[in-house]
Amino acid sequence: MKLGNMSVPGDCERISPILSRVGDKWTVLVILILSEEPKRYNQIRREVENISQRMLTVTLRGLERDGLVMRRVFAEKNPPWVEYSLTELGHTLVEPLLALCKWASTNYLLIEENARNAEATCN
Amino acid sequence: MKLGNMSVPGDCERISPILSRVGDKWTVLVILILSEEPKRYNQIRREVENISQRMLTVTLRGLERDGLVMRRVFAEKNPPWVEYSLTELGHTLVEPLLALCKWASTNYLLIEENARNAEATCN
DNA sequence: ACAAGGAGGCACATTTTTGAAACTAGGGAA
DNA sequence: TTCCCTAGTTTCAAAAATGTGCCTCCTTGT
Repeated sequence: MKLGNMSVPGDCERISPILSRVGDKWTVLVILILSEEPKRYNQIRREVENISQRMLTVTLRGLERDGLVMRRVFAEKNPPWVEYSLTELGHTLVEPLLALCKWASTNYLLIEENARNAEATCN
Repeated sequence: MKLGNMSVPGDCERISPILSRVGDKWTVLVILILSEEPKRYNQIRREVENISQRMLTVTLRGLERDGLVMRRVFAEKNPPWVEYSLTELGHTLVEPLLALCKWASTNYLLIEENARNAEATCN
């Protein structure tokens, strides 16, 4: 099977784990929030409501590990703080992610309605 | 916070669950495979290598529930079969998904390398 | 008679993800 | 002195996702 210049399976077997990584519950939100400007730990935490410290840390570590996010410690400041920002690679991901967000934003009402109707039809 | 004409959190709190739905291990693959043309159950199963019957069924039911995929039974045929196809809504998702796939396809080598280097630096 | 293909269903087990709560450690303020 | 802020870590528990194996039902082919 071919999609554009990709084949499924083949390329998509490698792509799939990356999409899972990127498409998890928090990663997208963190990337989009960092797409504006560098931010500090607790600042991100406040903007991504309901994220636990643990999940924020895990998410950021994963993004750092993959080279999508940079972590910088300002030890000389007072209080010393940590700043997270997108790398160049991270920035290239923003556009396709925004496209998906826009789709979701446009269609979530429709999807919720479809799901409700499907429930109702189940009897 | 604002991104284009969206706000985070706010819109993105609704968007997040949708991205999670779409971003699971199999959904993207199934959607892309159906983006070409309608296909039958076992046909999809062969193209998405390693998917279990159970997960294919679960994935398809979820997509059907959300109105992204249509299920049609051809009972009069011999053997009777079931055909799955993207709905109109489903088709609108293909473009943003392909954009993401393209990004992943372009960058997965870099990401894997970053991850390996991060491992190595951990000592 | 028996296998094979088509389209699943069901129950259970395992794996992965996520959450909640407590704890650390250093400095500043009341 | 005790509380708060910074930025986390650690442990345990709960929930969700995924896989495995076995069963069904129908029909056609050998």
